Amino acid sequence: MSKKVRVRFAPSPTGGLHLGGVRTVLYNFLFAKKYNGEFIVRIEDTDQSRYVPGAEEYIFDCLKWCGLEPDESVQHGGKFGPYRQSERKELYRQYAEKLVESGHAYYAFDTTEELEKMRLDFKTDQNPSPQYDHRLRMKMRNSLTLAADEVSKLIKSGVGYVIRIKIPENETVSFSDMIRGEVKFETSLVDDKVLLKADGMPTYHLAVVVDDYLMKISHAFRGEEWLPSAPVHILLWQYLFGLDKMPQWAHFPLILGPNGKLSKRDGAKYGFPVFAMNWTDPKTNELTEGFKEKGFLPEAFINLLALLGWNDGSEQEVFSKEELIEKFSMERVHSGGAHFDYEKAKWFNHEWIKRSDPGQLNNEVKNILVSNGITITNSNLLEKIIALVKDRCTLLTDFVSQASFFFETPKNIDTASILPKWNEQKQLFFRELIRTYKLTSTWNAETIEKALKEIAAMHQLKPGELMLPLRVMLVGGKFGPGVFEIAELIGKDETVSRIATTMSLLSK
RNA sequence: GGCCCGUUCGUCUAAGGGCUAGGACACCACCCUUUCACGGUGGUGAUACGGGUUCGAAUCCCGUACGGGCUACCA
Repeated sequence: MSKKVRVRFAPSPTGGLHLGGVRTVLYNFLFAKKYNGEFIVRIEDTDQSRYVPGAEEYIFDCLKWCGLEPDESVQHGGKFGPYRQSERKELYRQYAEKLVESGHAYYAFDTTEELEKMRLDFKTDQNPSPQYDHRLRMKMRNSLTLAADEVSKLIKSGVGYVIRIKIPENETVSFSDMIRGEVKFETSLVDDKVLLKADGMPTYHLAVVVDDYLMKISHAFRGEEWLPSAPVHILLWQYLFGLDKMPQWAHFPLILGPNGKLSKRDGAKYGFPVFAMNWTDPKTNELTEGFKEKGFLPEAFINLLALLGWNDGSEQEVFSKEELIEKFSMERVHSGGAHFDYEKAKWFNHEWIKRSDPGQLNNEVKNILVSNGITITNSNLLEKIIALVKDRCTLLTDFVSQASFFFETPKNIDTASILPKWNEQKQLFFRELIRTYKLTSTWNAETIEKALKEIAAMHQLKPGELMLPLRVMLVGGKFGPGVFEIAELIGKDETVSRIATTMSLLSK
């Protein structure tokens, strides 16, 4: 790398941060870190009418949770600020005017109605959506068709106008995409995109080029949906700063839902999250679920996202962030879109929970249990419980069902699964078990098991017949880790009390 | 309609001209398990289609089909 690697992510604060967005951040981040470069986040709040309060903060919260903190941003500072587009407004105008002066852009005065009329008038079966391009620009009201004095009069009068790029005819522009290789476009087929809007704000096309230049971006990665506007950006680079200054580009494939493009609605429809964290749209009050709240570990989340469109060529699938940084390469990012599969996503999370140290999980699990109304006083005990049950938890929220019976007596006892085989003999056995347990001085899994087996033998019962009833008595149902470990952790008194409680339920 | 991108098991993918197209998720079976899981073993299952080039094609080229994106004073 000849110059320092600087990459940027440019979210628009219009709500949420979906899977594709997070993956774009992730790949940017991994690439920057791999080459000891800088990862910059600038905010695309170019359109005030679409700006959603709280969305900007939400985006940074998500980045923080994912462990993808920027080196430079509104929140983190940096030498190339401001990082919010609305605060750079005047900057863009200068460049737009410069383009007008050099003849590569022009003022356009067409109103929304006039544009609509144009699209209607020139619409044919062959051309359902006519473009404001070299074929039509001379038929519109702009500084190419109006006399110079009329143009300056119009501008002074304060009527709204935009600045459009004047796309040349019959030129071929191309660039080398790091993922796709050479991509070519015929300029005659590109329309005269608006660069500066009537409200004085830039469009993405102008802003991205100006900011990438001023912020010294060396590599620019974005979603595939931007590929068609690449020729506009190439031309802007050529006219404004020189093609040799243009960053290296890569366009990522789209993330698709079960039926085509992944949408917010898919989440509600198929029951999986599509945002990093819960997002409630303040305008509609609509909640879109997040991976965090659904019970995902951030490590698993970025792992599964990284593997959705990239792999290192080996059969390894579970990668830590550090491994991803080390092994990531843009060349190995796929060019084809990938369907998101929630089952596989859950598998990644399960792997991460299984591999995590109980101590690392402690806080997360505690928070989840507490928010489910469970009081936890002994963090040592919690850690032992986590070690015992984590293999059977796919999501962090599974700890609620897998661990709460350690802390509180089960409310519902599945007596139905004991009753069919319940009899006098077993009743006598459990009465004696209670008596024995009460007198036991050493309380651990081995002594608990030993006592049960001895009494079972005396009553001529097979231990196997007693395990299920005992399990249900202690945990409430047919699930959970080894019964004797459970008994050890909940303690002697609680074990005895739970057996007694269920006994009385059974004799009703 | 035009332009651009893409197409290997249901899904994520490996194989960059050369052994029976490999792995993972999901699914099924068996083993392990005094519950439910974990784990282990095995199984079903793919190169979109048609032409080339080549001794040899999933791989290179062309066409067709299909999918996706763009075609806004949205990003």
